[in-house]
Amino acid sequence: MTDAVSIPAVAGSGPGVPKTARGERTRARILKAAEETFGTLGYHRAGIADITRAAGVASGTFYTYFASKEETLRELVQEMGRRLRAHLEQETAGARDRLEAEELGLRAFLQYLCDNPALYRVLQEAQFVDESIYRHYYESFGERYIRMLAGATDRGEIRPGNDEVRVWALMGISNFLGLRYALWEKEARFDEIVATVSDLLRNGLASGGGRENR
Amino acid sequence: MTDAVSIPAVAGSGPGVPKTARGERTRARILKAAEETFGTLGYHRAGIADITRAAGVASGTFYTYFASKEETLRELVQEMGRRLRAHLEQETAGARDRLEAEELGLRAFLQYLCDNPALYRVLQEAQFVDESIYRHYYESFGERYIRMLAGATDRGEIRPGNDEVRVWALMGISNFLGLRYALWEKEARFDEIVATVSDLLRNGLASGGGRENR
DNA sequence: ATGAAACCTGAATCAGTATTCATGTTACGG
DNA sequence: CCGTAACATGAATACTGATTCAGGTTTCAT
Repeated sequence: MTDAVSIPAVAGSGPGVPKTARGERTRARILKAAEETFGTLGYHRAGIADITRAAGVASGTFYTYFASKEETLRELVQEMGRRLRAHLEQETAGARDRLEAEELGLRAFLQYLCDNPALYRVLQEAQFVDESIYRHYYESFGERYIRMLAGATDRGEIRPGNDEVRVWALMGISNFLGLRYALWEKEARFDEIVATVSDLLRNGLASGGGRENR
Repeated sequence: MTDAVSIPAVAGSGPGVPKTARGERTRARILKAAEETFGTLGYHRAGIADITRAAGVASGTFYTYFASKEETLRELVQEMGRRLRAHLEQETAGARDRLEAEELGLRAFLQYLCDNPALYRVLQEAQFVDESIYRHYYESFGERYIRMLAGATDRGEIRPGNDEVRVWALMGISNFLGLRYALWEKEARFDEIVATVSDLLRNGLASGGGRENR
């Protein structure tokens, strides 16, 4: 298991990082093909052969860059997560307050899912292949999110409250609305959806719309 | 494929319904074992052998009652869905208005997930085995839910709005909070969670807490 | 009681597929 | 220009696991 050669241990291990421009390109092609293949066929139905065919390489080449099918999924989740976060940060950068950031963020997320449907499937399936990847994804996403809500509270934009619970509720909202309206029935009419959620976040559902709780 | 015997066609088809008390019991044992096995190992890691072992029958017996592994998952999702719905209806029956029903429903759901963790996994994995089961589950769940919100609107308990979007948002909230607090970190302190969501639904997040929207 | 239907058994089948490896091919530092 | 490390190939391997089936056992209506 532990080869005598190379670097300390622990790190990247297994099949090495490419050391040539060609290798770099091939590895990237395979990863992209894996994203598409997992995204359309699903992790279990997708075979290594499907991936390598889509990448235009022989099946053995896969193992020059990836230790296993599962390892590939792991890397994919991390990379796709980074891309999504970067996109959302960019799209919400111009918000004037937290509530507006929520609006921009939801709209951006829905659009992103429309354009990258593989994200949903790869992430959700990862949950049952290796739960730790999935947990890590949402927990790290959640931590940043919580800090943003805390900041907004400090600035008086939202009422104090249990931000962890709020964040998981908000992530749940995005997730389900994404599935329903970005993947299942692609409505371009995201405005209506965003407006409805925005109203919920600003005023709640109650007919009073304000202070009447205990 | 089509045997010459028995009933018209179309219906239950394949492996028959048990015709004896013994058969009834065996079938039920297998279904229960499948629930447990899928719940702990997951659909793909769970083998027919694991299920039949847990049920205490020979592997061949499985096919006396179920056409395939996939068919079993289908049936399981439907049955588990029925059970959950029945439980929630019962637990929310005493609510005095919609907002209170949401509170009772969320608490009941969290507790139910704690007690029946297999529900989450079986349902979510079904999504990638046969999406139609999963869609049907949420769409039928959603339809009833929408009607309840519509009724609440008529009674003046909540403001008018896009109830379909609201319902999917609410289902997303329950789902994510269930995963986080009922499956991952079992906190018995559901009160805090329910209170936070209740506050969100009653007042929103905004510091004003009321009418300031466009 | 009795025999046909229902039920149960578990070894054998059969197909799919992740991974390996011996063998070419290509790139590039010297 | 070479020679070697990198890279690429794809048939062969090795294994898993769903499904079948030929034959025993139990149930129950008559």
